[in-house]
Amino acid sequence: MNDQEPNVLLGYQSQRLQDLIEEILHCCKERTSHLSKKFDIPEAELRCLMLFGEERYLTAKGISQKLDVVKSRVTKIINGLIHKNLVESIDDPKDGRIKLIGLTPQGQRRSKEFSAIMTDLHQKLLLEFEPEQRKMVISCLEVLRSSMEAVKNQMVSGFDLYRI
Amino acid sequence: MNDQEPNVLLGYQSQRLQDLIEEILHCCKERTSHLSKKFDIPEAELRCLMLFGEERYLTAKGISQKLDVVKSRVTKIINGLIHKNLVESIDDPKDGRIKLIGLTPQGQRRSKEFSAIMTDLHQKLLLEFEPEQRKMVISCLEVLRSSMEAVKNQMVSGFDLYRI
DNA sequence: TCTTGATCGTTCATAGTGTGAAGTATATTA
DNA sequence: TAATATACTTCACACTATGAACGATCAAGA
Repeated sequence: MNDQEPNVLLGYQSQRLQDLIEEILHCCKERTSHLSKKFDIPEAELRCLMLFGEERYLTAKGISQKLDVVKSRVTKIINGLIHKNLVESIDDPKDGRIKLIGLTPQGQRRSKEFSAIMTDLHQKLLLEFEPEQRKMVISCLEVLRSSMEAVKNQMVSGFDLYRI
Repeated sequence: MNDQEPNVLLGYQSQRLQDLIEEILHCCKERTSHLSKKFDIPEAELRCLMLFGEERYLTAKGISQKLDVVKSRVTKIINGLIHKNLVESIDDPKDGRIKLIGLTPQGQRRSKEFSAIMTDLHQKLLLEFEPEQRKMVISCLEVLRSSMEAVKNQMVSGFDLYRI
């Protein structure tokens, strides 16, 4: 009895968790595509624009790693941004292979606008909670993220059990 | 003083929240593409396969709403699944316009396999927490989701403030 | 019955995301 | 100097997604 009950609960909870994650994912996706349309910039280019925090220049390779896409994809993204006059590419004076990608003044403006909106959005999100709750939500997400990492590693190593 | 301090905290917390959500998003994306590769089925088709819970048949329109994509997209997804012999389409006997999409035996097997993996994955995720924590995480996500909804509605109505 | 309009699904053009192989140009090093 | 490694580009391909135009079918009303 004390053996059956927890399993039922666990099953129920995991289903609930799955649904919740899916809903949150969907909400984030909507938000991203909404902003992309408002800004009239493709999502990937917007994401790229956000990488220049205080950095003066980034390289294609660095962008590729930060965005977690292959280099050829970065070429396309950068070309799009250059075309929109949001970034410019100059040759590295020390190494002819490397191109340094930097924000144009216009790009900096865009980038700041966008990050202001994102910050505002997440502040609004926090304000939906009581002040005491906020810390808890964040630490919850922190644990959730670590757990996801952990489970991912479990999966990647032991996934072959599920291979058909 | 008592006016400055909370704002700093809020700013810090909202940045943390933003980063966490991004990381979680990225983790979920990886998980999805990982499973799609393992199953050798495109993500959209996998998502579609999962819609048949206990339902015998779905219509293209219904799938379109559940997946939140336009109808023409559904046509493509269904064609892919038919090609893989995972679903089949029959004419509605009462209404010649409607096509009923149902899982083939193979499709049912695939669907069950996949949902078993998903359930298992989320159970593993829960097991990373202490039993007392689990309830809390879920209720946290519940509130987060509602808050996201709420903020989304705020944004959609008042977003023009940010228009350039 | 015959239009009119609505609904359902399809086709096609277009855009965006992303990969991977092959290639060019430039370092680095043996 | 020749082999190798690195940085980026080009190109072909596959997947995701939208929206307009279209044909077929249904549901009413004149």
